[in-house]
Amino acid sequence: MTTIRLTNTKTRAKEVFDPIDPQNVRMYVCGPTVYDRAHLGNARPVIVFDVLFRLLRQVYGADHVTYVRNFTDVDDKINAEAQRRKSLGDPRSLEDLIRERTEETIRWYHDDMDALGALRPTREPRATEWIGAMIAMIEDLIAKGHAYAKDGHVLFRVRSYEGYGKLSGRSVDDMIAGARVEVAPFKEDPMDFVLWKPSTDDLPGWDSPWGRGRPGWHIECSAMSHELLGDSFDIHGGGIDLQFPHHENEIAQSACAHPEGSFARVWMHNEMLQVEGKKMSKSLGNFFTVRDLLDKGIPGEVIRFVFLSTHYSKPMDWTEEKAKQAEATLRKWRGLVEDVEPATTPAPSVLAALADDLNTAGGIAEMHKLAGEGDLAGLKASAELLGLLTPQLEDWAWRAVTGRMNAELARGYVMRAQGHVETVEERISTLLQVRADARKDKDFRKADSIRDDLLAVGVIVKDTPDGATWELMPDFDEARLWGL
RNA sequence: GGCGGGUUGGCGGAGAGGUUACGCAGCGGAUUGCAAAUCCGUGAAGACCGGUUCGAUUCCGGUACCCGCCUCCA
Repeated sequence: MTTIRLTNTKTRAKEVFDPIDPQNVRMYVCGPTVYDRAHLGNARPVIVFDVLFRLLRQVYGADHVTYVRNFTDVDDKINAEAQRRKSLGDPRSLEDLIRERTEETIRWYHDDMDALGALRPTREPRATEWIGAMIAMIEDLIAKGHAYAKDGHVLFRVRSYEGYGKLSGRSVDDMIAGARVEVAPFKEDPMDFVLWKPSTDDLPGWDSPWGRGRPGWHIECSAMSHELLGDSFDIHGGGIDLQFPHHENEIAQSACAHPEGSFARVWMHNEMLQVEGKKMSKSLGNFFTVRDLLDKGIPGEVIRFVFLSTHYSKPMDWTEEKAKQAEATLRKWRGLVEDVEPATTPAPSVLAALADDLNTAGGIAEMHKLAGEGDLAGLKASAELLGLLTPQLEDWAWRAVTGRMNAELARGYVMRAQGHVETVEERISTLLQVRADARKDKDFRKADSIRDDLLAVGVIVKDTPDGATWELMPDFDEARLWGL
């Protein structure tokens, strides 16, 4: 069996991955807060852990991996958006508006991540479906002396957990010295964080032993991971920005509530995304969503390829140039493996790269070698392990790969003009026949002019010993083709 | 202030204490009416200063610069 090595943030070392139960390898990844479209940075953990999910399925079997990724649908920003709509005169109840907002956002999220070729996780729990589990966990923490209720709030007693700060390498005293912690009258200690907070009448809330309120963010993940994966599971993933405080707090809650378990054994964090060398932020004006890129015509597979070109543990810069290069490579590969039956297993070199702490960039390099060696079956099977060259993502390729494939798809494009029906394929063939005749007569000016005209509408013509072939470019303009 | 990441050839980007990364671009050649594509070949690196070593881009220490987290912005 392939040996997987993963860098464990908890130990800051690359370790051999040894699952608790190879029949059921369990992974939890922090999912999105569903208040708006996912921005490009949100896509990084999705893609990184999708590759890990695929790798684990490859090694342990598709039915032996459980991947849980939550939706945080209790959040002030969601409430704010719903209240905004309410204030604009929407007659529906706040609860309805909130539900509409989260449903809509989850739909968007699925659409966008599907477009990036990410597999759906095994389970996608929503925080609002597990409020009971959260309340039970909070009660348990209070009973064990790790939490206390005060003025409708429940706080976690950070000083009661000696391991606090271990994951992120911080000491509680240093953090206090940093003086960025919120001091509130209901806190015993400034470091204590909220497990439950009261809701006012104009906010969503659930009845609890501490009054009507809502859970804190951190308890959501602790409760849902415990319900779905148990006291101990294998991998917990997320962005490095979540390491503190979110993951630190999760560990504190789970370790104190379930001391008999080990919670997550391996912690993995992906580094951040940057745009042209800067953090993506609304204030810098370089903020954009996955959907923005897709709408610009950048295929999801291209975005995915760019992400996989950089190791997950390093900051990744999104640039237009990278997208261009990725698209060229994918177009070439898609042309190569068209009609090729994938090998039954990925190439050992690619599998080895991924098994070595998810070295996706190394895997891509190995795939270039496979392409160079002509091992197309191996290339296709290996690409699928990375979620590339899959049928799910081929929608953009119809106008990008070989002329032959384009031709098949172009048959679907029919034009009615002057009382007859003509397809794109027929139209181009007609023009190329005229050009072929011109070349035969050595009228190269005319031949080149036809080629230039076709190029101008997005059709690339290539001469081969067997005659001319053509392919459609992404900027193919059907309407203008009929004008030629 | 505390914690963490980065710095590799023109660009992107990996691994390995000593042996070609890889891709794109470039250059030379084959092919072509010309292109495109393809094929063959090829130059080019390791921020800076020390240390360990027979030998370091790879290990250790320091410096500089860039970036992020510490603010429920992944």
